[in-house]
Amino acid sequence: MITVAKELLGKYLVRVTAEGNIVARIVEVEAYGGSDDSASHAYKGIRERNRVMFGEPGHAYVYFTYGMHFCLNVKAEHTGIPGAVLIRAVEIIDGLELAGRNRSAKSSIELSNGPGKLTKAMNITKAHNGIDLVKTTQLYICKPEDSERSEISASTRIGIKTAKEKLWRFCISNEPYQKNGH
DNA sequence: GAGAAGATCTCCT
DNA sequence: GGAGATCTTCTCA
Repeated sequence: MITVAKELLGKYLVRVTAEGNIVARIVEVEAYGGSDDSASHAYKGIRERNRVMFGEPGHAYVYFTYGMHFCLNVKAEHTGIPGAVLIRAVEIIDGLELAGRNRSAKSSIELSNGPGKLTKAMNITKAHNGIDLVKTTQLYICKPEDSERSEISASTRIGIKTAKEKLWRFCISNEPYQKNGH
């Protein structure tokens, strides 16, 4: 799963809507495990909400939190094994104007440098929970053509109170997107 | 059935 | 820098 999280960095997340396409490069992710990770939704076992985390790899796990925010995860373990990668920040490559219409932000960076921000900018909702990010044409992940390996830095995860010792947050170095970055 | 907490964001001071 | 917003889900009685 850690490997998958690192591989997701630099990949393109493509959102296809009736109004146009939004292409974004993934620049920051966090890995969440299962029963061995007390910060994970899957820690206490399978629930109606988190059942995607136990499902097939490559599927989207979208959950609603704080009464107003959606967070986008990618299932990253084999079927039956809990484990997902939270997409924390993306860099909008294409469709900036469209994303800006969904969210008011001062800059392209502020448009998508947080889990709740990027889902709003890309119009990702609970309706996308459980979709296949490989086969679905509405929302999918693809490799960039120039897939040169970027410098990846690891750090502790943000916004959680337990399992802080795990360095499971990964971001591309030299990216200005890191909110609390070092 | 009721209460509390939460992988966050934005506004106000 | 700090606190409020807002609603889904889980836990406990």
